[in-house]
Amino acid sequence: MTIEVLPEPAGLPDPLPEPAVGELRLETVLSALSDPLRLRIVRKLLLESEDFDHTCGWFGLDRPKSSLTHHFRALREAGVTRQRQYGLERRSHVRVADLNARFPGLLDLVAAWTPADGD
Amino acid sequence: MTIEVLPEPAGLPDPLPEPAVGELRLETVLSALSDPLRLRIVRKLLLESEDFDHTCGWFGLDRPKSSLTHHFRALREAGVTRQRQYGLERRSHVRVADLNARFPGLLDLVAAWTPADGD
DNA sequence: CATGCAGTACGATCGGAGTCGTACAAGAAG
DNA sequence: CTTCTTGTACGACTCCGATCGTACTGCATG
Repeated sequence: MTIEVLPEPAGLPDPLPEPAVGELRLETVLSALSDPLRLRIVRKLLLESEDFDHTCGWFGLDRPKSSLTHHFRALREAGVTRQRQYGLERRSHVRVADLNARFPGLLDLVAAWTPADGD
Repeated sequence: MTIEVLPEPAGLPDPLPEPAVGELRLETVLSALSDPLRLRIVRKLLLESEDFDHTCGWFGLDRPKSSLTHHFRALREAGVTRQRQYGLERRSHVRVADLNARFPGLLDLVAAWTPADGD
């Protein structure tokens, strides 16, 4: 155990590359959210995350790892989630404040969403 | 001129096939709205339609007719717009009440949207 | 160092969506 | 009837995204 440099006030690692708040585009965000699996990811984060970041494994998604990488990157690059590297884990949370500022009401729709059978 | 059967109280033609309110799916609607051209169509209808139905031509979109057919059908089949046949014209309007009932706040986001340069 | 684990990178495949040209259908108007 | 107009139908092309297997990187732990 070594003493670590603290890159942020709370000692968090830097976020992975993501669009700034002003760069968020509605069409890009809607496209990211138009996939049922990603909708499920975001909804679970909104309803059950309890303000923690979570790894891919936490979601219990029955997909190969390479598929999950694809979807989590899609969400991050659209600006829906933020990802940080904690050791060998990459944890995600929804950018609630940013999204509510730019697209008020959108996350409420996601939280209220119910998956179709099979999703 | 023959005496016509009136299919609706106001004497409007029947709507073209579309999903019922209860069949509207968030992921389908978001997918339909994730295209900049369709976002432009819906936004223009919301801001400038003055409660009238409008033909493809009214939008002044610089695309071939077959492309417009494609996008207007995508909007209708997702449940975003309703289309009726008036003679040889096919006019569209946004299903405001249905969408507000199922996805409150969504149309506000579309109305507030601003196209990127080039859209 | 050796092993195990989280996740990425790369590349292949596949299907679906956007784009459009052309031909066609149907109502409107002369 | 002939012509014009609005829009569809069909098909081709292209591109992107979803899916996944395999190989790899990087950290952690014994």
